[in-house]
Amino acid sequence: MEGQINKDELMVRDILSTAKKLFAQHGLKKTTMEDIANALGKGKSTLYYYFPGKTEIFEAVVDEEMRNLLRFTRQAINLATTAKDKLKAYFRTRVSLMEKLQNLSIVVYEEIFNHIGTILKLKQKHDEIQIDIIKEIIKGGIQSGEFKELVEKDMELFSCALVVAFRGLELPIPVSKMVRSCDHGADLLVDIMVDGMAGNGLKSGFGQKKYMATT
Amino acid sequence: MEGQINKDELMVRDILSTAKKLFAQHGLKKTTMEDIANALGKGKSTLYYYFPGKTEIFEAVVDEEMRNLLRFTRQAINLATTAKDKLKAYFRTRVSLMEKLQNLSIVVYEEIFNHIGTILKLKQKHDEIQIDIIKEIIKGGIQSGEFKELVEKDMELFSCALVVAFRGLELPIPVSKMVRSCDHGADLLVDIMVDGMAGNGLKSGFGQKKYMATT
DNA sequence: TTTTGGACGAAATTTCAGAAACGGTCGAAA
DNA sequence: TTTCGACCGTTTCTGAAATTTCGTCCAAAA
Repeated sequence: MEGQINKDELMVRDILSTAKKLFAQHGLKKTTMEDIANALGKGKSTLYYYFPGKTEIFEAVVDEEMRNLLRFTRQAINLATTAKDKLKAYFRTRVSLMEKLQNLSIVVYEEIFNHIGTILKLKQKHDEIQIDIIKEIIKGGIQSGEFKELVEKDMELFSCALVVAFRGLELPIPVSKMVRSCDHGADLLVDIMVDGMAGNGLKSGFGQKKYMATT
Repeated sequence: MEGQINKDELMVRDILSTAKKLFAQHGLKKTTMEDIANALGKGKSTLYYYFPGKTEIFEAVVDEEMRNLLRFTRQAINLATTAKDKLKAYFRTRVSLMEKLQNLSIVVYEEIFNHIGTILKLKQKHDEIQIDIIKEIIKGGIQSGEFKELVEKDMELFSCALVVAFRGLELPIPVSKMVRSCDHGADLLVDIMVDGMAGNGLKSGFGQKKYMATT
């Protein structure tokens, strides 16, 4: 029984990894089910025994990839101790992941931006996870007294904004090179986020006041 | 002489405004030069007397639109006094502009995301202007003692990051609704940016230290 | 029974020639 | 100087035939 389950999982992994290789090489459209089957040395219908269709294979590949990224991100976060460093770790890993994304074969890269709608839908679930991760970091910072208190609603809003802002980096544009090219950029942003831009001359408003949602 | 120049400019304005209307209605591709000429009650080749081609007309329309947006933004900024309020004004106007962008005819909206590369190239120049605007605000804040000092390079980096981040908002995705729907979101972000997240318990690092570029 | 391969049908994709539409030019006319 | 219709080369559309590709099915192997 267990042997079968293992064999099952092994086959699924095999399919996913070779599919991933082919997708990365030729893109989604130009990779046929037969290509995948041939690369595996198996028949085409074998694929359909393990997956309902091509779409599901692709989604599984993307999902796996995103889960990997999240795993890396969590690892990096756990290595940091203070909430500030956790934020830095988060941004650093995301930035370096963007870099890897830029190095994809041009075929795939262009495919992504043609079907940007589809991809974004796939990302949605993971975006929510990311929001939760950031919220956790902030909550931890607040509990330890490292951060000021924040209303739950504002924490949500702030985390959401950060995730959405990161989408700007994923677009192919010259200016953004500057930001994504160096870790220093990510660190600087976190420094500013945490310590603020306000000088010690005249405090620009309510220094001590907690942020409140104005319904 | 002046009458002729005026007539020239008048014609150019006429072309631009009717072209803008048609582009907004049917999109760039489905609006032909003949459509524009007919809407003007003129012959097609008349357009070529005033513009080198269709591309240039489109670019002129977009350029005008963006300059308008920048004018609004500058106006809002000038009404604010402190650097913090200027930042808030900047973000608020940008957010409300995004809302208007969402209300475009679906034809045009989809066209934008199909030719996202082209559009972004057109935006590039204006992005640089935006970066400069933000940099100016920050500089002003530093000079008045409202903000901490920042190395020129870091100011550039930070402004650039903000502009790029805003691109994330322009993508069509559910999560972002939250952020772009309310002014409170924009204000919250600026509050955090300026005053920081650090609580008064344990300062999370170098509180007084100026930010330095590491290289 | 579980797993595989190859034959098969349906649906989508590509191909390609001819037709239509479009951007852009030019010389004449107002 | 400004406008216009006729015209040219290219691109885009159309529709039908050919090919590819997804997904199913059943017989055979393990």
